[in-house]
Amino acid sequence: MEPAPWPPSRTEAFFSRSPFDVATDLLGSRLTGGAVVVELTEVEAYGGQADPASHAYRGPTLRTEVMFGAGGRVYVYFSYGMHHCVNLVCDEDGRAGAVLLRAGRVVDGLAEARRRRGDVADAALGRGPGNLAKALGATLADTGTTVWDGPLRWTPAPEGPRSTVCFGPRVGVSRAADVAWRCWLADQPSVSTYRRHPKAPPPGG
DNA sequence: ACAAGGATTCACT
DNA sequence: GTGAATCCTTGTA
Repeated sequence: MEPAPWPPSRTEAFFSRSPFDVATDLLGSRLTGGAVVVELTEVEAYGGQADPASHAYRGPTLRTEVMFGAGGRVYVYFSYGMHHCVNLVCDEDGRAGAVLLRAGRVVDGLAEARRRRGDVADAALGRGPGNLAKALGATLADTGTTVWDGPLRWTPAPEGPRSTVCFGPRVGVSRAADVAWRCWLADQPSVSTYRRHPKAPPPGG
């Protein structure tokens, strides 16, 4: 049974908490982009000016301004000259924070997702942040829109038991690589395989 | 292990 | 204003 969307005020309250808390609670919830609906299976929390791996680390800029606003907004950035990555802004207005959406399982709109992504296995359609953004059809223009009236709509997780939540280091970051702010659902084939940043210092040292 | 690839940001002038 | 390093990645080797 598809859960009804929450009203904007409740949705904004959900996202106006710490990125770590929001990240954990996002697992199993859903994001809709056009005809494509994905269940989020892997996310990473990013802090503000105290998190060296966050885009907001050096304070607000033209690009990262949205991260300092109220929760429930979309932040899309363009990475490595070819990929888009979708974040959902967290924490209270004035404090930077976001959750990077790293992977999701396509639960509806399979044909549309494949049209965007090409002919790949179902589990690979939304595996990895760049691929997930592509499957959702997210673009830079989505930045600043809300998840209750924008092109990307969020709905809470369905009732009932959820897979075990696992925690581990974030992917692809060269600084603060060993903070366990990545979380994912166990036994989900859509979860990306871990790749440490090439320039990240060795673990534990 | 590495290249493709474009925007952002910083260190300079 | 200009040049260079960096980057929340992916697919192929």
